[in-house]
Amino acid sequence: MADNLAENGRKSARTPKHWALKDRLLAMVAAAGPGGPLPGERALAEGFGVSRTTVRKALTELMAEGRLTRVHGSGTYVGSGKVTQRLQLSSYTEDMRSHGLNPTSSLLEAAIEAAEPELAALLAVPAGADVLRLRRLRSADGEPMAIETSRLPLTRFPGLEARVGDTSLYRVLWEHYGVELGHAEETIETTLATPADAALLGNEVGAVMLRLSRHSFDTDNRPVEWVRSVYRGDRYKFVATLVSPREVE
Amino acid sequence: MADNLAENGRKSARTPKHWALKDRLLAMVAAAGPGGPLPGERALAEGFGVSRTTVRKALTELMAEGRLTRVHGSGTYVGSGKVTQRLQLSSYTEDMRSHGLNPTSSLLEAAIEAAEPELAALLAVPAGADVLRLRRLRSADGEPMAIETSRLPLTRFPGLEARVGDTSLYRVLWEHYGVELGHAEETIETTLATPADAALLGNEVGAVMLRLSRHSFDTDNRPVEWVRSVYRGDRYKFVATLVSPREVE
DNA sequence: GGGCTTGAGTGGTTTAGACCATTGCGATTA
DNA sequence: TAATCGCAATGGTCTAAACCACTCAAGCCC
Repeated sequence: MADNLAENGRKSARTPKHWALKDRLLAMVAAAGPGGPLPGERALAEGFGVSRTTVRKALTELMAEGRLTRVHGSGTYVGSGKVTQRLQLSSYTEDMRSHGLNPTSSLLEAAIEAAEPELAALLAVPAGADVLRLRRLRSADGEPMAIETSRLPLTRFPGLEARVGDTSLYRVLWEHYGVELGHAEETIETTLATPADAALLGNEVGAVMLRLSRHSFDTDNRPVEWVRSVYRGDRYKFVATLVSPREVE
Repeated sequence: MADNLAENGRKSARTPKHWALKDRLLAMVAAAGPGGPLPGERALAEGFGVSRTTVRKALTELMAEGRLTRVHGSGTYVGSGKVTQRLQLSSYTEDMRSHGLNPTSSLLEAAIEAAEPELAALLAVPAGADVLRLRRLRSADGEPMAIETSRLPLTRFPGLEARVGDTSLYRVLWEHYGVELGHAEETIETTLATPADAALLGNEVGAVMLRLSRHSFDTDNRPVEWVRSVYRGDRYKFVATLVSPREVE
């Protein structure tokens, strides 16, 4: 009872049908060129002799990899690759311009809240102290890029809520409070798009996202802000420069 | 024809059923406690009055978020949260130990290949030059953590292929070639698990992964290695420390 | 012409069900 | 006793089909 079935067993990498489909779809992607259209899902299913469900699974994966864009009601198109975003303390606006992109930022929400214990610890204020919460939608060349929620201690920056306008937040901190950023701890992980994320970023619910959390300190090592942002995982990647600690172990 | 339907329209965030299900499942997760079992998918479907497909979609999302673990043939269990990994130039082994984890590393492959033009440029060698390719499976406390593929120019490190053993690669570079790492450019993005990834990391094909690409340079700014690693997105997150450039714009 | 309606076509969500692959335990057997 | 077998339960993959939500252009009406 073990004569044929040569390629079986061995705990080797089984390849589901939807994964194999991706190779064939990538050929169509290459043929269509950037921005080009792909056939409809029903046509693909029939053409490849699989169910539409399987086609959709393959398309969803290619989308998560940034190779495709799906537009509800319209069609599926070849994606435009990922944009590299540098992890640094400099201003968002400056950074984008250096990539030749036109950055915009719209303030979705500005509210004062009482600090939860955890947040209070991060900002070095007593629990329940006033904290300014800012929620922004950042875009590049008109396309939504990230949702950013920052929180700053109002006890340290009294009146800041009235000064949040078009100018850079960091500029305001420097000019009105004499605060300059020294360093930050930035955490990166994956998440999935919530319905709110999806609505703002033109995404699908459950799409793969990159979540960045930044804890910024001034030059005196006092916490300045706590920021959490979500970026579309299919459109952005991040690069950081690491420097050697003087000791080599 | 517009009298009721109060909450409709407005392009607001529609919430699919599978997303709403997650909240109810999270309650069960909290009740079960870390490592605790959840009911089977068929039981969940019947209990919540939805199809098994919808249950699976919700479970898959919770899994991508690191809140659940599914074991084929056995059941679904509460996950154990994400481990933080620091982005730095120091040795992998050292870094893991500082987290109280017991790191191991198994060499999957060591081969000499001719550099593709792109790789040759990254390593500053002529196209077609000999390059050492090392593929390792890194684990922490016995659990597979990442697959790491590094490439080093053999023209600069002649005989390196014979010295790849149990000792740290960086130690070999220092002791035999006098090379010390100065800085690196590290890129982070999302990917999906290939069948090969899934087999090695005990994952599912198509699971969300974090891909890191590291381009390391020595203290003379000459390229030393090009590394690409994939980590399970449901189990790891990364943290980097950013320092201020002296100029504030 | 300018605005509106309508409908065909597209992707998005959900269902019910079949079958496969793996696990793990209980019963059987040597 | 110890190993093996068999089977039931679990998660994994795939199908077929229905219906919803959105887009866009053709056609209609004013």
